[in-house]
Amino acid sequence: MVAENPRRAQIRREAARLFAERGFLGVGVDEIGRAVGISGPGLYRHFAGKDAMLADLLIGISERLLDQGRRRVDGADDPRAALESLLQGHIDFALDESALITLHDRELLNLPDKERRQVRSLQRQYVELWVGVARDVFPGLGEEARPAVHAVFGLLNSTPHSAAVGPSGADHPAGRAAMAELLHRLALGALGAAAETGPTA
Amino acid sequence: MVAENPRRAQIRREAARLFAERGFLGVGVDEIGRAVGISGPGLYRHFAGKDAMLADLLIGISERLLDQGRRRVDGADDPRAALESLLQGHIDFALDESALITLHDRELLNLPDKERRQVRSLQRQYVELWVGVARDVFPGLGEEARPAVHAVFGLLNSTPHSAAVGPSGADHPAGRAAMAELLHRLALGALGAAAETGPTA
DNA sequence: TGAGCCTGTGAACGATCGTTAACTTATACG
DNA sequence: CGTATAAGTTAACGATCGTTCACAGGCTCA
Repeated sequence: MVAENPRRAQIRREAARLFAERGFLGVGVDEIGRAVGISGPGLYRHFAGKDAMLADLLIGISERLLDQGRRRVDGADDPRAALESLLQGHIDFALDESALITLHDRELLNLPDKERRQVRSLQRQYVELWVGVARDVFPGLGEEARPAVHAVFGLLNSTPHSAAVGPSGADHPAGRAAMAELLHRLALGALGAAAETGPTA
Repeated sequence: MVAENPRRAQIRREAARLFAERGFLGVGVDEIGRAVGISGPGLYRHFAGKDAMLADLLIGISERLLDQGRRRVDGADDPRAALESLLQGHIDFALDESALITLHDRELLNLPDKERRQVRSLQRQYVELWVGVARDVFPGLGEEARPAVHAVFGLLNSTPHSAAVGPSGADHPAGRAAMAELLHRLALGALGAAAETGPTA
């Protein structure tokens, strides 16, 4: 870690915003350049190409989610606390970095094979982390734990769609804190209901 | 209704599949043509352009969802039955037409202004239909009914992501029926939890 | 001072893409 | 029979896009 190039960070931020707004293929390199104050080809001094920018963003977010999730589970006193912590972490992420969350499951198909496999692997590990914790908290979940966790992700990640995404990300209809609390309750309610009367298969 | 052109229906089907697989901007007209056995420019005998194909798909699905939803609510004996029916209808849609569900909230930004406004209007009416019913069933839901409904849509529409989408759509991990049942329970559990102890604001 | 790197520029390239044009074939019909 | 229409074809167009190239200014440092 050697004091990350600030220009690279700026490009990342603007590219994420533009990709989320109009899609990876809908944004040209000249436009990304203009957003950071340089011209299109100048970006190639900082990234190997447009694909590399998307790969950097998607791998970065996948690693951050997984690392944060592992740290939270390891630091929790019991399964219930682990689930609560996972939830809070993911909700914070969805509310504060909605552009990245959007890209995370919308632009995977635009990645080159190698990087796509890497992101998928990280995503899979993150899901398994949740599945393990969910099974501990809700023993009633059997074979359905994995699809239930996937559905909960869909629920949590839906926030970018439910409000126009402002620059600060703080303009959710009911306020950020209220939205976080609501998502928390929705997710727990869903998992709890999946565990009740579900087949033990 | 004058016996819809079968070639148009074929183009719609293949275009929906390709757009869902690789994105609207990631698919060329030549490829769509090849999928239906003609060549690229031949498509222009059936659609005004590529944009028109996407518009046809998105407007079509939005209208079908809204029409079906209204019919189901009108035909229900009580609010609870209306919610159950809305749920079943949307789940059937998500499971049987996962390609369209994917496009529905992924490719809106690629529509021309006029058509995008039309789809947004239909979507808004569909959401309001759900919000009304959800408020009747769960009086505890106040201001949070709308974001909660949005989140439930995210949950239900997540199914395309949780399994590789087979041609028949019937290859969900736990079987179609089990998946439908699980989604039903998850959605009801989420809404119920949102209504409990939630601010009445 | 001057050599070398870092970061930027504008011009140009090759490829791809949506669309149009000109033309052909087959079918339906008065 | 003759003709209008529907549904294809290939060729070509203009535009856009990602990327490369050749070059220039400025900073560091021996």
